[in-house]
Amino acid sequence: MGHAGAQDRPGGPGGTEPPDAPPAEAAPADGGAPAAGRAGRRPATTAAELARQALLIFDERGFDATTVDDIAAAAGIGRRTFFRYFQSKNDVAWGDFDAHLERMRAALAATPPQTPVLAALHRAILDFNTYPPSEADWHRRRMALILGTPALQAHSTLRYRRWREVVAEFVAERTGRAVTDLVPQAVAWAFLGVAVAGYEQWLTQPGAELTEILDRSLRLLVDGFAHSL
Amino acid sequence: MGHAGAQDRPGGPGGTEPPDAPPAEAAPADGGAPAAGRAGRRPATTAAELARQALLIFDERGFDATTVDDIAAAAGIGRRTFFRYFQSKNDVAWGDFDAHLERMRAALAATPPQTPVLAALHRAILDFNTYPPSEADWHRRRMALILGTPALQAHSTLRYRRWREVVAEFVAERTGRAVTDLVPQAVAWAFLGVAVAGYEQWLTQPGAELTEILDRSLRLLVDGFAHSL
DNA sequence: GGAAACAGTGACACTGCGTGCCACTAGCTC
DNA sequence: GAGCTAGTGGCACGCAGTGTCACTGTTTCC
Repeated sequence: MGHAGAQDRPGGPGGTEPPDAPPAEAAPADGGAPAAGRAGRRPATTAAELARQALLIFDERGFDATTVDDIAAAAGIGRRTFFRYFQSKNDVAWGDFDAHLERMRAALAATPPQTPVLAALHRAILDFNTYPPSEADWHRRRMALILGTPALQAHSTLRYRRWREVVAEFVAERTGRAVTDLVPQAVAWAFLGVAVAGYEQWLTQPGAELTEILDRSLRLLVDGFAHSL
Repeated sequence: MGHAGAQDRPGGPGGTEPPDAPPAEAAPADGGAPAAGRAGRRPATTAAELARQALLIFDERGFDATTVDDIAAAAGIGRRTFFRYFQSKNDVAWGDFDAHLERMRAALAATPPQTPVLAALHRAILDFNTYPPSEADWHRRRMALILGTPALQAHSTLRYRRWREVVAEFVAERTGRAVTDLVPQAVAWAFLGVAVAGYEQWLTQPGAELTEILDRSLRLLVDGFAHSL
């Protein structure tokens, strides 16, 4: 659940910057973006920029009423090229979720072994969904789109799979079970469930703080539902 | 999760109306023209029969490699007619899930008020997924298809929504909360999660009993995960 | 400087899902 | 029979996603 929109850029620094700043000569050795140096034609845009454009149109016109042609045209690329940046129209709403997910995996792996498993997950999921204020509004709009569009709701199941894998692998590793065992899988499914429930709750409350609601939702699971009923 | 394949027959009124006695032919097997009774042309087939045919082809050729034309042709109807029985190719895999779901709602509503909420859910979900041996094999194949096909996995999220509603409504009613509150929603999501985890586990174990694995999975949640870690 | 290698682009054609439209068919009642 | 009614299916359309292939811009090597 949740992720920043940041992605690596080919021609310049990453983040939320305009598409192509340096047309002639790419900035030498900027950060880690390996723009110049490689052979071949430079990409016309970036996945992050494409996702940004698409989200704007989705907001304006609705997901279903927006065609891939619309997005491609707005980004100044061909329709065929769009599908080289994203596997499907659905995927564009998520941006680069996997990269963000890697950070959660790393955070979990770095948890001290004596930390209880459930507490570690609780902590990691909250961190995973903590965003700087500058991205908060962006993130909210993205999640409102995803959780409010049936086609995206359905598709999100596939994106959540890797999220569950990360959780299940952690539980398996810490409790000496196989990843495919019932317990790690059930824990992963249950955490995903309460996280989504928290997100949905958050979206119904305009001014609310995501992490706060998420914290409440996760605690229901960690403490046991019986404790709250 | 889970449901029988039974559906209303064409000769009789649909949905919750009183069933009609099929005089001539009632066998869901192929061939026979269905029973009469009302004005207008008789349906060419039934949703249940169509689903049965489709599942056979999916088993043989795979979901993605099967086109709607294939299914329609096998059932002896036109492609356009197929979409009057099912909204999408995805839906055909589920058959009439909603009718089965109504029984779970009724079972929950009939639970004695003094029964603890979690115990009532535990019981109802197990009952909901208990099938007579004659349907067991059929059910397993259906669920293997659904949980093993990405397109259906994604789509199932939309079918699970009503399932979650039933659970959330029960929790809300019994605990004096609104259905939209965090607690009923989180409980519904969490139960769905562990139920799916149980199903997935069941499918990896050829000879296993569904209710038994489901029972273990649900208990993880009811007793609290901390209890098992 | 020029050729070759290379990465990325976009036009075109094709399959398949889902939908609106509409004429047609088959049952019933009067 | 006529008229009503419910269901059928052909046709055309829009749109997602994919394979193919010629083209374009960039670096590297001679």
